[in-house]
Amino acid sequence: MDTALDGAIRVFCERGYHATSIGELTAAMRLATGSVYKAFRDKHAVFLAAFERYVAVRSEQTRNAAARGANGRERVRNVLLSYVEHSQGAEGRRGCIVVGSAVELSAVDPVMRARVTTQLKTNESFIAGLIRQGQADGSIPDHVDAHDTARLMICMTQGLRVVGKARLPLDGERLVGVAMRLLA
Amino acid sequence: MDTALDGAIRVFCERGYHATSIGELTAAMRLATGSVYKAFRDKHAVFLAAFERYVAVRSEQTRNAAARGANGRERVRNVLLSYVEHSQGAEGRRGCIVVGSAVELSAVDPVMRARVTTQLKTNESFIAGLIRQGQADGSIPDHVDAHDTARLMICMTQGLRVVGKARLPLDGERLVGVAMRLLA
DNA sequence: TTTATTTGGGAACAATCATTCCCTAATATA
DNA sequence: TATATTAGGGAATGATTGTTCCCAAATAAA
Repeated sequence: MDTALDGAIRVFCERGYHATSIGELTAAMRLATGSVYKAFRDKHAVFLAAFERYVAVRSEQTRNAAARGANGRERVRNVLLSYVEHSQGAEGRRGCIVVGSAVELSAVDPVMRARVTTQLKTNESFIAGLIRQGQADGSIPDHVDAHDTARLMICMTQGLRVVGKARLPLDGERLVGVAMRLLA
Repeated sequence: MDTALDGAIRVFCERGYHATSIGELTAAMRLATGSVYKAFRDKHAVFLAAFERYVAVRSEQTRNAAARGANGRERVRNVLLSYVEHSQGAEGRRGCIVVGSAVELSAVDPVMRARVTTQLKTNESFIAGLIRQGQADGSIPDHVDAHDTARLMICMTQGLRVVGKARLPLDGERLVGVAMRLLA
């Protein structure tokens, strides 16, 4: 099941929801049409399942990146660096299903819009928490506003996925180096 | 022609390329099917024309916002504020056709991908120029890297459109206040 | 006024879409 | 072993897609 969903994630990220036909979807999932419709109610249900698996996998990757930091400041830095890396190269060209859903579906699909906003808020809270950790351990000055800075960083990360999908080269060290000035 | 394209822009921004049927497109343009196909070769040509008009209109708005600043620093600030405003409310929910094209089409449509990258680079150069103006007039310190900071700001602005489309509230003064720390 | 030429409109078209139906093979149950 | 039950596959289906074709009205040219 997870391997089939990974195929769905791949094609949905790359082509989006509407441009992905059932034929392309079943090919990516290595299943026949009937098998997909036996496991899922319709195309939308496949997309939702792929979205949830994508979010789960990426969340764990981000949390792992954060955990490799010695203090709050380093954890924020690692999270941002991780985002730049994932926004580059083959994975960057493939794209992020959260960004894709926000752009392609949030105007017409209330279900997906709710998932997107939930995920954005979750990520924002995670970063805000890391900033507060840094303020507690002394690695981030107290005058930094955790909430506003986290929201701006979420904009940065989502924008990274847009720019990465357009295949502009991204230098992680340089970009994150600049971004860390927000925590000075 | 421009009023018809404005209708096309509205519906393409909101629903994207693939989810917009010819019926919805002609309704938004207030033209019949045959009339649209008399003026444009196909749907893709309508999209391209809408994209180019959108970019022209938005570029002028951004340049006007910049012109209202007294020095480089204020011009950057005004541009960022303008982006936040346009990412909010009804226009924010409608979305940006550049972001939409990057996310929905850049993987499968080389023509649109080229337009997107060109526009991103143009915007980046514009901001980098404003930063250099600020360094020349003394409103921005010299140690700021114009190129890297501009690229990060482009990520921010593109991300603002993603977050705004997902309908998260954006406080311009607060967000831009934080972002201006990049020029400290 | 009469005749071209353009502009706008909508029905008809083939292709593609998501979905359903039914068949086969494999596994589990009795 | 015989029988349900499940999992997987692919052809058939109806709806929707983008596109073309042809008609009517209006404007320009004669």
